[in-house]
Amino acid sequence: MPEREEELIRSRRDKLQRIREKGIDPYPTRFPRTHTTRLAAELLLNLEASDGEGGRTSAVSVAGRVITSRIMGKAAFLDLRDGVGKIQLHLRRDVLGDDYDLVRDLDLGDFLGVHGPVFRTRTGEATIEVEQLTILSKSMHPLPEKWHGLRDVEQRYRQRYADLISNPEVAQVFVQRSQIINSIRGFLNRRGFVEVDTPVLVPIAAGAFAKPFVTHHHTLDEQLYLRIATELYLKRLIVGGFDKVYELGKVFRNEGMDQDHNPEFTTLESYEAYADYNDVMQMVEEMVSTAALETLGSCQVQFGEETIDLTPPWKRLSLRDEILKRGNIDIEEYNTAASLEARARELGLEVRAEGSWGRLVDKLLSLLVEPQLMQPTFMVDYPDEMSPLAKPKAGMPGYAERFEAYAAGMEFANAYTELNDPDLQRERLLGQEEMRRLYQDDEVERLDEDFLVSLGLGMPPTGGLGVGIDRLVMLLTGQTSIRDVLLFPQMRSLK
RNA sequence: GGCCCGCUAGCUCAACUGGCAGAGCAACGGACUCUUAAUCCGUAGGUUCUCGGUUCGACCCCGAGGCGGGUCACCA
Repeated sequence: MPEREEELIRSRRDKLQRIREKGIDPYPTRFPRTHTTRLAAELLLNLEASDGEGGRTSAVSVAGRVITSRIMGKAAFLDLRDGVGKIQLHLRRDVLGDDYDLVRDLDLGDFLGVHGPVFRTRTGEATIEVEQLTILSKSMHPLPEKWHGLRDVEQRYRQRYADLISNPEVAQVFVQRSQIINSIRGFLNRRGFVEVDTPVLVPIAAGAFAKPFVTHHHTLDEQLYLRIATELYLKRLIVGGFDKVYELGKVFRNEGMDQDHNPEFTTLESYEAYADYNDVMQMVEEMVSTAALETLGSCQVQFGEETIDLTPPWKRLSLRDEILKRGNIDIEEYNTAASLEARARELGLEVRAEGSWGRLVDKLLSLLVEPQLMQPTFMVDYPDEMSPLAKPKAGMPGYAERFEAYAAGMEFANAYTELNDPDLQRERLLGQEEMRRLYQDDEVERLDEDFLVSLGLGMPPTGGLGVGIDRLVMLLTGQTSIRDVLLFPQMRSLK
């Protein structure tokens, strides 16, 4: 540690020592609060409403962290912050007597419990006249600076606790995140969905195209993976007789990181028996607009320059039409990997040479269409080659009953009518295995034999949904980076 | 992974063309009983991300590396 920082800490240690020498425990076990900072200020407002200005409330007990101090000899003003707000403290020698000496052993960052009446200062600020002062926790490390706060992006992510202390508005996003998730739970629960937990440690990482994290169980001496999706377990539950299930939880994908990818992220997956993807579409627009209304009070959300209107119904666009319209490529005309790739290159698009046709279509979608989709939009009817778990669309050979939801140029949901024909499902998954061999693509769907066994018992027609919760939170809170909706985004370890 | 940008005191930031590394806040000592970016006087504090090079002299130029951000690639 640099010498200078040691000095700052030494000064705090000296104070700690002095406090202990006075027989005071700088880390006591509890402090009974009667009021939060906010309630204490409201108490004064209520008093003033009934008795007029200039009064003092009965004594309150409030606790929090000292965030600023203005010491003037025999009196001092401190600002105390708790989880809901802050309130000013007034400390006077003629009120506190010798206890006032403690002021010189206080630092910014310490936790205090105070007891005393609330009054209003000449400048109009609700203030506690401290009659009793209790140190609740001594802070040993200096806080970031009070005007600018902690700005360094790296340190804000690595030391989120310091970020939250220094930039209290950051907490607001995470409060909203909690409210959004609560709203979604409430929405699904009201509709009769049952929330379940399925394994995170799995013998086969299936249900999505992604590289898994690999781990090992010692007692079983087996290689296990962290799940990349919850899909196949939830469908097993539909087979088992649950009509409506959902899971909110973390999944893990061993891939790149950027503004909208973190290696671990939260998904919602839901499955509803006897529903199809049209029903799911309706549910998604209702669920998302309800979450916006319940947490923001409006279906209009600000995202950068754009105002995004989440009021249903959302636009529905066909994947083939959009790629044709925006990219001048008809995926039906170029129906092989080679011809599609040639066509894309002809139009000056950078596409990977060794991709399957389905992967190329996906590439074109994210290149040509996705960035344009600011307003909430359902992209419908995906080629079944890129949707091995989805049911073929009736009357539209080669296509699956699948949609993805987009907004703010970002995909945030994916859904389909689930494939429940066990023979066709096996065929599809074998096709994926073939694809893996052909393209050395280790991100294709894996064959989960037990899942096929469950389908063999019979699965009702089912509408399934996956939502990227972090991206949905980004959308609703106007954050452009996933790191700003994750309290502890993944960071490289410091050596 | 490619390219661009950043990394200087605990925090926020300066430092000319390569010429003594500075300020504010925080800290420390002192004054101060209605301040709120409190004020006033004084003090201390640096591995300029790391390593190497060029140079009389490097925060600055060159090379390698680290971490972060952006972008492209990758990626449901």
